[in-house]
Amino acid sequence: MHSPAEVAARYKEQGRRLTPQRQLLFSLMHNNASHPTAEGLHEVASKRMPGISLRTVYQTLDELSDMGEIQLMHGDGGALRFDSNVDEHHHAVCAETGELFDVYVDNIESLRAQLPAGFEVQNVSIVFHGRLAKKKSQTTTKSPARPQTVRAKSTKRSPRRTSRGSTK
Amino acid sequence: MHSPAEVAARYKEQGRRLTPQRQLLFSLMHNNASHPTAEGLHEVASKRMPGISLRTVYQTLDELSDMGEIQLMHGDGGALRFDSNVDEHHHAVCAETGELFDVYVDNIESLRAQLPAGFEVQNVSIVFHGRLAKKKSQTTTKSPARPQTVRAKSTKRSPRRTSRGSTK
DNA sequence: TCCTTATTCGCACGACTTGCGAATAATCAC
DNA sequence: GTGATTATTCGCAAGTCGTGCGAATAAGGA
Ligand SMILES: [Mn+2]
Ligand SMILES: [Mn+2]
Ligand SMILES: [Zn+2]
Ligand SMILES: [Zn+2]
Repeated sequence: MHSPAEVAARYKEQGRRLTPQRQLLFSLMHNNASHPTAEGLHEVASKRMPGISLRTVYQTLDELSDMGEIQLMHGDGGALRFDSNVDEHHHAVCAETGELFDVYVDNIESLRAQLPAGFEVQNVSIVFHGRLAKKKSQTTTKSPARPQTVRAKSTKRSPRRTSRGSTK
Repeated sequence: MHSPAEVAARYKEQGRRLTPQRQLLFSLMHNNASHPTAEGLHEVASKRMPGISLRTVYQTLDELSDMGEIQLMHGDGGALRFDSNVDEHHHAVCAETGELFDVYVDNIESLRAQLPAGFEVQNVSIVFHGRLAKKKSQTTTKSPARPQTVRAKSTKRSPRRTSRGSTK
């Protein structure tokens, strides 16, 4: 999303009022890569502004979403998550922590998919499920991302068995 | 999922009892490509067995999931959906109807993704969002799927504006 | 400062799912 | 077939997450 100042400007342009609650939320969401839930954001906001209501957090996030400043993410069935990154990107989910990371994929068009006849694709969302290996804490250099080709560890699914026997 | 008879056999092997409710649900889920919700399945089941409870539908679907006979799908934030297809596959969602279609992708490994450093991918899920164009109803030939390369119509997102002006 | 009305925020409610336990019924031993 | 055992069903309560509602409050302009 845009900077708090820019978002504030857009708010004014639209006749919306600049409240302390909104300004706080603008700053908390700006450059926020944690994909927070409403409750999570509310907790953080409450430290700086005790008394701010969860309802207001929901409302402001909805406004930002309507304005295209943030994106909504449904996901694992848990709480809705808010994404301050509105660029075209995808996600990696750590199965252990539930953390979400942004992932950029540049060759989605190359996917060979057997789509239903007559289906017109508008956009594609990809989620990489996996684990973030424990850092060997060698070079403290924050190496956020690294280009690589996907290689699933094992496509092993649920514990199915080969039903053999009295199947008539 | 396996055939009702096979699932029934697996149930017995595990000391579970074969009730009419379960048997009905086995048959309703077998080869069911509609990715139904619990409520949807309950409605259908209620026609053949008036009185069957929604609670039992949830319970049985959970059992089938635990046994690896079906898969759970979270998704758009609405109700949980149950997938009788446990093969490795992906989905296409019609934005108009919400219908879900199975999609097979054979070259996921070719994706070039900038994953977080140290992230080990276990599996990837892809969702194609779009619309199912109205059939010209020419050949009634049910042509379920057709291989093709993905080509998004337009990556246009939310209605953002170029914040120009009083940005300090 | 005063007025207008957008905003905040608590509460109720809705959608979806799960916990709980009494009543019921499937399965087995005899 | 009869009876005992206990897994299962099912209604209801409760939990989670998000939204509708409206009175009290406060932003922003006159
Ligand atoms: Mn909205
Ligand atoms: Mn389960
Ligand atoms: Zn993101
Ligand atoms: Zn499917």
